[in-house]
This record gives sequence, structure tokens and C-alpha cells, in this order.
Amino acid sequence: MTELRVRFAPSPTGYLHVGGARTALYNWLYARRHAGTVILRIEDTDADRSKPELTQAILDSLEWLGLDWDEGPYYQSERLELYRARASQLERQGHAYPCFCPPDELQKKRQTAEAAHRAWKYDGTCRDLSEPDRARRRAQGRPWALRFRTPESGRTAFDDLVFGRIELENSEIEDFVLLRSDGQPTYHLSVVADDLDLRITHVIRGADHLSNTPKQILMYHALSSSQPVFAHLPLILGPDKQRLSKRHGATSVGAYRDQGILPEALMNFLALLGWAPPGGKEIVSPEEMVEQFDLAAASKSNAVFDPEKLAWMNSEYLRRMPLEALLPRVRGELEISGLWSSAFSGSERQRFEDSVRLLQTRARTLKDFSESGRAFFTDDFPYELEARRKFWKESRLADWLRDLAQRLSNLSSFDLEQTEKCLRDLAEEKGIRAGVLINAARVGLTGQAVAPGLFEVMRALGRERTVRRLERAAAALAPSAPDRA
RNA sequence: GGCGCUAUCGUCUAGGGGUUAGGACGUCAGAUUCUCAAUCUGAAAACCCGGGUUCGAUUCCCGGUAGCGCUACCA
Repeated sequence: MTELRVRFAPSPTGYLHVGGARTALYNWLYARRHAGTVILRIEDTDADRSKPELTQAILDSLEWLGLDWDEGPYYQSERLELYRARASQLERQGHAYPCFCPPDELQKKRQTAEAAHRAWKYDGTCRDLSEPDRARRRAQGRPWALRFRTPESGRTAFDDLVFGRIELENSEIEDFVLLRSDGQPTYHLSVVADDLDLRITHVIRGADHLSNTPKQILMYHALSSSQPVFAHLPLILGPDKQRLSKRHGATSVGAYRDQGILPEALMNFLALLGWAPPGGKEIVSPEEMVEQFDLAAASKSNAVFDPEKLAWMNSEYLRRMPLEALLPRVRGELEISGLWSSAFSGSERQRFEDSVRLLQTRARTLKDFSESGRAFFTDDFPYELEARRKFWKESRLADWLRDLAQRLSNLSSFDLEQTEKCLRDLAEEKGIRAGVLINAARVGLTGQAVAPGLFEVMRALGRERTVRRLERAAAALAPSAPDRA
């Protein structure tokens, strides 16, 4: 039994987008499932659109997702001799021929045909040129491209691992270009040459290549070589059912990273876009995926990318994550947003951990720690307008909060029970509902109407900071305070 | 236009000749009360249409429709 070899072949003409990431993931899962080899190949034969820095960005995204590879990256731009060798082999054997048709002329013919609603296929002008004719044209220095000589009859079929049997009349396939007039290989040539050279056994790629596959199979035949097994993956669409693109907002893996999405959550989400494990579980670890992954069970229809579900899944991962694992991630987020203080790993370590634990259950993304959780990591936070409007209506609140601060500072122990009793006693004495005080205090401590339970917030902040913030809030609440709502 | 592929709740999907068509996200309502999230309970929500095969099609076949893809000297 020959070794199973798959490849992921991104083109560095953009960042790694979620569709590409899912293709990479499915390749990876399939290979890991069957003890195969993952090969990474960079398809950079389009010199105009390919950018080296994008290659690095793609590599970074793959690594971030936790998708590793065993061989490569191979760069197609460094393998041109291979493609030319294959090209001349095909030409020598009569499976390819030089075409001298000027591109603009072909363009014109194509447009004419289109205008007349006629199907257009390369008309074969140069297909049967005699050798002397060819020699003459070459002598004239006319530029030429190399075209594949497609059989004019018969049909090409293959069994796709996800789509099943696909059949196409050869007459539908035109004599496509293998080598451009500048000597650069086209995609069809380079993929086949590379997949052959790298001994790829399974080609797993986007369904946008489904229609190209017969062309490539014809090339395998012409090179009298066996063809790999093909598996095409349905496309990922935006909410409007159009192919996912910049229009839809974030499409790149990096954009989700920047939004505070965890790589394990994105991986899980992408895996379930087009495949479901036998048990129907939603949260699936990479180990479980590898164990259960099956291309034959993959969906055949396109899938809409739903950011809402991703967000939910991310919150699940956040919530289930052990604190020790979460801490460094939050630290990273705080560093990015300028909220990190070295004290959090020193004197204030306990407070830092308490805060993270408190925020953990309600966080949807890592961004929530630095945004809605801001007040836990810095004294520099605003009192939100909405919060003041909602909970700072009562005029005597300033006095009450001052009283509360006073009493809290005299508490024998600053724990959950005592602080709560302290506040409720005060509320009772003043003849108000505890909620009034609780909500007002929450705004004072966090600046927000929405935050974790008040007494837990107090504990996470510590007595000193709690008292100080309550007094500050009282001052902000006083009629004389300039920034009163 | 030609060719190819696809079609189960709004979305991701399970299922499959006889099912109350299952789950998840989202939505709505209720419980909880300290705001929100979480949690719990409940609800609304789907087999694209038409033929055929069959005792019986959502499931199998054909046609239609729709969507997507390919139709480059892009990948």
C-alpha cells in the first residue's frame, strides 16, 4: 500500500481566507486520519499578483490554527524547469502544440461568439499546423503559447470522493494553454506536474476546481501516469449566498484572530462547515476530528458562513478553557490593547486571575477582556452614558455610595458575604431596594450597566480600589460635579 | 449562452421508502434577580416544484426551477 500524500496549495495573492483554511484543515484531517503526509506548496506562478509577504502571512495563519505540514513549503516559482520539462514531454509526444494566435485576436473571436450567444472554445487554428509552418512562424519570431491537444471524442470521468462520479464529454474541453508565451506555466500544467512530482495521492481542494479536473485527468493520461484520487469541497458563501468576499466583512483567518477568536474555536467551526461527526456533537476536539473525519460524509452543497455561530462556539471554548490556559491569552490581549501591567504577574497576580475568572463565563471573544472588561485592569475607564441614565437617576445616590464606601472600609473581612450584607443593611436602613444600590455601585465600579455580579466585582477589585471608586462615583454624581449626566 | 454541480427550519446539519423529520446557532416567551451573560423550561421554524416507480415518496428516477462553479496566455 502506497503512502497517502495530500497537499495544501495556497496562492499568495491574498491572505489565508476561511475557505482556504477549511481546505487546509480537511487535507490535514484526512492525512492525519490515514497516517499520511501533508505537503505545503505555494502556488506563486502568477508573478504579478503574488507577494512574498503574503506567503509569510499564510504560513503564520496556518501555524496559528495549529495546522502543521510534513514537507515543504515548495515554491512553484522555483520549480519552473520541472514544468518546462513536462511541457516539452507533452509536445514531443504530440499531446501539445505551439499556438501562434495573438491573444487580442482570440479575445476578439471570443467576444464575437459571446455577442452571438454562441459557445466559445479555442477554434484550433494552430492545432494542425504543419511542421514547416511552425518552423516558419518561429523563424519570424512570432510569440507562441503551448496548448494541450484535447482528444476530440470520448469522455472523461472520475470518481470524486465527495461528489461521486463526474463525467464530461471531451468535446466540451478546449485546447487549453499549458505554457504562456513568456514561458511561464499555467495553473493546469504546474498542478499536474507538481502533483506528479510530489507523488500526491489525494487532491483535496475547493469545488471551484471541479470543472477543471477533467482537463487535468487528460494530462495524466497523456503523460501515461495514474491519476490521484480527487475530493472537491463545496464553497463557503457569505450571508447573501454569494461567494465569500471582502464585501462580507472579515474573511481572512487573521481578521478573526484580531477579533479575539481562538484558533481552536475557528478550527472547530470550520470543520463543521460541511461535515458533521457521527454523534452530531458540536464541540469537537482535534483528536476527535482526526478519529472520525470522513470525506465521504462531507456535504455536497455550499455552506453559508455564520459569524454568530462562530461567536457562540468561541464563547464555549473560552468558558471551557482551564484558567492556566486562558491567562496567557488574556495577557496577550491586554498587551495588544495597552492594558497589561507587569504587576499582573507579580503583586497583583491574584487580582488578575480573579478578574479573568470572573470575566471568563461572559466573554464571547478575547476582545471582551480589554473592552467590556476594561475596568478590571485599569482605573482609567469612562462612566457610560447609558449606564448613568439607567442607574444614576436618584439624587441621594451620592450620599448613599459615600456611606457604602465608608462602611465597606470598616468591614472586618472584605468577603462575598460581608460585603453583600453590608450593602443590603444599608439599603434597608435607607428604605430602598438593594437593587438600586447594587446597580448604582456597579456603574461606579465598572462604568457599565452590564457587568458581573457586584460582590464578585468588589472581590476582584479588592477593598481599597472598591472604596476609592465608590467615592469617585459619589463625586461624579454630586450635583456640582461637572461631568454629571 | 454552453457545460458541470447542488437543493431538509433564517443558518450549519442528522436522517432516510412507512419517523411526532432529530440536533446546534439564531429568534421569541417564561423561570431566576443584582444589570448582563450563563443556566433551566417552553415555543415558532424545513424536506424547492411537477411527473414517474411504489401499497406508500421528503428519501429512488426523470423533467423544471433556483443557486453556485467553470467557460483566461488567473489560480
